Amino acid sequence: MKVTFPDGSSREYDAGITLNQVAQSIGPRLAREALAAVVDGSLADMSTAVEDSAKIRFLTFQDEEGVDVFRHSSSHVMAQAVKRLYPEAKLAIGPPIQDGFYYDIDVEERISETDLARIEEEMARIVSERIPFTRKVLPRQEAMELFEKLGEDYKVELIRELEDDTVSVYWQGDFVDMCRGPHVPDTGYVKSYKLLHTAGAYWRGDEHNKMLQRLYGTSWFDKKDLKAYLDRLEEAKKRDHRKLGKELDLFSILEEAGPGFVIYHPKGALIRTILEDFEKREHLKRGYQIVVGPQLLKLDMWKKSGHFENYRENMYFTEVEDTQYGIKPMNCLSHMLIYRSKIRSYRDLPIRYFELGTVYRHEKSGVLHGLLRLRGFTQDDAHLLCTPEQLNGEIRGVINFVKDVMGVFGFEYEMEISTRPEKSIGSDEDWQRATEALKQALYDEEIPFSVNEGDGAFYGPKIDVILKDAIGRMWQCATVQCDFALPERFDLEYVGQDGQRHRPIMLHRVILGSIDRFLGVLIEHYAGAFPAWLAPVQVKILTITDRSANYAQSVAERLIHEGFRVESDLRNEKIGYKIREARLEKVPYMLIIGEKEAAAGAVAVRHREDGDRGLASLDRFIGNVRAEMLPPVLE
RNA sequence: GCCGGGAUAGCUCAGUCGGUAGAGCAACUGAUUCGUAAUCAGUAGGUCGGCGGUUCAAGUCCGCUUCCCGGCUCCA
Repeated sequence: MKVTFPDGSSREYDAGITLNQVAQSIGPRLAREALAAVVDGSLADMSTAVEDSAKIRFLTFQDEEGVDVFRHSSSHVMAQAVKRLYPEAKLAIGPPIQDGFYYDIDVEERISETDLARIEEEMARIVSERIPFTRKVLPRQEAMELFEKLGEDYKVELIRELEDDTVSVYWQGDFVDMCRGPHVPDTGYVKSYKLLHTAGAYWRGDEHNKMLQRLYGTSWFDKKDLKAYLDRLEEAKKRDHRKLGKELDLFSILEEAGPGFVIYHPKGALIRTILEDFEKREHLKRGYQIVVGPQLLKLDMWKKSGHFENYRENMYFTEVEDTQYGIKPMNCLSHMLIYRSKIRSYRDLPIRYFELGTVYRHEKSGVLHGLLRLRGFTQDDAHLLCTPEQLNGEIRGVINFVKDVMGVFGFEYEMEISTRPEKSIGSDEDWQRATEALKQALYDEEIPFSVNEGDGAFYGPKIDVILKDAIGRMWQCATVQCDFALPERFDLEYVGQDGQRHRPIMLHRVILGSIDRFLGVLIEHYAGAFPAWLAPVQVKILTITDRSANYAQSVAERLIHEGFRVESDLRNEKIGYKIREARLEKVPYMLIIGEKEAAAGAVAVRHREDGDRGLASLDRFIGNVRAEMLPPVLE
């Protein structure tokens, strides 16, 4: 029989040869590194015998599927260790995930993070035993009986729901798990792993179900890669915006003031203001009009919009003089009221209202997380009202706006479309049209996207933009939501060319999303070292001795006059100490001033990254850095 | 909201068996006038998250509670 490989080459083998033997015939390195294979499009274990001519692709840790197989096998090794230590533990599911794997386990005893070391030791034993993973295909009924006998209730439940007549199970010595596979040849492959933490997780992700104990781990083919990954985690920890926010004195979130509410200190408030000014300018340039709505609106308004019915549990309410009010969790209401304040013609459209709107949402206590998840935050929100003919162009305009702004910060991004959720308003037909409009805009812009079924807002489907930061982490910020329902509820109209009244379509959209969250993401993206235009202090003047203080002050005055943000350190401290402090504050430029500089009317320039840049006249320094000190202006 | 862990000086953290709290950095005072990542000495600083209980005695043990951290669910 003939086996064809991905490069198009082929070889002849006797029928019945195993994939492992095929790999060996090609080379010892492949035989060592192959984890599983794809045979005519389906995944298979290396021990699988090949009976007919086939196309074969071997999977190593270099392939995405290979990594998944490897991590999946790792989770089985962990599960086996857990069963040795906790024989009554019932296993739920144990899939591979980004950078690792987990297993959900139902066991009476609490497994703490210190127990993870014991489980790791047991895993080491299992790895050194090099136990083969053996696949068996059982009739459904037989598999059900097997797991019933073992008391594996969750597996039984899973099997019961399977459509197939047969179920594959994998044995590792005396440990058995129901599993589609494939797996690596034996447990000896899983040499480089670490268990990271424990967590609670609902069975099947449903908060009405029992909470299981989830054990998270990571595993890599190579020890080096494990080390690199653990270093990456350390790096992420160093960039944590909550830690940097405190160190750089940007903001605080205090128990006494209320959870989920940020208090911006001068430097944090300054960065926010710079971002907001940048946004206002860019919006005005793109034909948006800045508007401002009130923080509270009468409850009736929220009933009319559907927020009271669909979003109540996230809202704050208050009562004044026997009238009930809702504190705004979104900005759309005022914007619709402005639209409705006079008769609109098709000639007026599109209308784009922009508001840096501060909203309050009652988020569940367990979800709050620094600036990334707050109960009060400010959105760079806009509502675009347009005709059906304009819809495509408006969506594309927003997408391009997002593209331009993300370029400024150096983010790559992916896009995702979310469709109608269960709790929602509007007709199916409108949802269909809205979803199509979003898709069409992405096709037209040639932007690939994934689809997230049932994840839209209650009033319409949306495009979410997922950013990728400097160390590869993903964040959700921008979103565009297409809405036919609210214009209907608020009876928004325009007079068309035909003299008839028509319903406009509304787009809800944010670019940065929440300014607060975006700032948190930026802190982590830049590791606190903001580009000069965003840095709260752009230049720090450091004197060698107090004999240069007068000259240093004149330099500071000049720079402030030029519009730079400047601080001076005139203390009687050694220069090394002052540099160290300025570096910890991540100030982009340090100007070192001694008698030499004073005599020459110059400054010694030091950059936070490259260090000493040598002497320059003050004028030359100003000329060189002016451009990077100013906010970018987009085309 | 749920599961697990935690809260000690401004910050980072130690505190043994229950016996009335400690370090480094920061702050303050003094000395030092110094050339590219930490000068030296001294002083001050605490309702041990909050409330209650056990005890002769609680930072330490128990209960409740608030907030934080890691997840789950949810989300800008």
